[in-house]
Amino acid sequence: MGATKSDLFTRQQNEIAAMAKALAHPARIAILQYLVKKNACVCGDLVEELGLAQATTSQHLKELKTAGIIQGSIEGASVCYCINPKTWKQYKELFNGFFKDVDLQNTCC
Amino acid sequence: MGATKSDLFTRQQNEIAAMAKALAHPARIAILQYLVKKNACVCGDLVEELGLAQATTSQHLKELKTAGIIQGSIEGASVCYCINPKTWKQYKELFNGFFKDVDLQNTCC
DNA sequence: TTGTATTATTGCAATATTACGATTAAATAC
DNA sequence: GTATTTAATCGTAATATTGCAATAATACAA
Repeated sequence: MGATKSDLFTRQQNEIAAMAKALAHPARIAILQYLVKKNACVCGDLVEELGLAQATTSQHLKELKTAGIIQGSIEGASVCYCINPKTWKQYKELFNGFFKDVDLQNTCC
Repeated sequence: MGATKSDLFTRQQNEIAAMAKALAHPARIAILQYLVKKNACVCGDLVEELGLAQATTSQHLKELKTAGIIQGSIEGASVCYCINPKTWKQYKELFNGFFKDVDLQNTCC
């Protein structure tokens, strides 16, 4: 055991969980907020920005890239990152859809 | 190492990550969707609903309770669960705040 | 009291995540 | 050419998560 039993759940449930997982670390939230704040391609300075080791930062960037929420392009010796607007919109809509339509009156417990 | 270095990040970043973490498993998404669908207190039948062992289900429920997004009340021999409307609203607002205000034009990469 | 039903907790194994030093690879500078 | 810069990857250790069987705890019924 130890591995998530994703076959028990719907594709949508696995999808939402996967998106949430991509956001489930403060370093990755910090990266995304920084990219959003700069609203442009950011080359290099992410390691200093975070305070984590270069290898660790690279790992978090990879996870965000795998999730599709950021994209990177090689710019000479360095790499430039920015938000992937399409995936960002998808995330936004999926979470919006998940959280809306709850009757907040059901305080039965 | 292996533990998240939460002291490197802001309280808000840790908070968003913690919320995302609570949602980062399909079983927990399934539980929340079920509670939302029923829009009422649900007593008992969550174990059958999920297909996971009783111990595992109980563990996921505990995580959601710790995160504050559901609440449970003892109803005789069983326990009734429902969405915590206040926390649900907080989640909704925090994620909305996180995802809004991005200029989707920055396709520079 | 004894038995039954329901949920929580404990203990453990398998797997995943986080973090970092060391190394590698590729572009640029000299 | 060699040195430097930048980022990815490898290897490894520490920690966390997932899952379940077994057990405990609680409420209720007979």
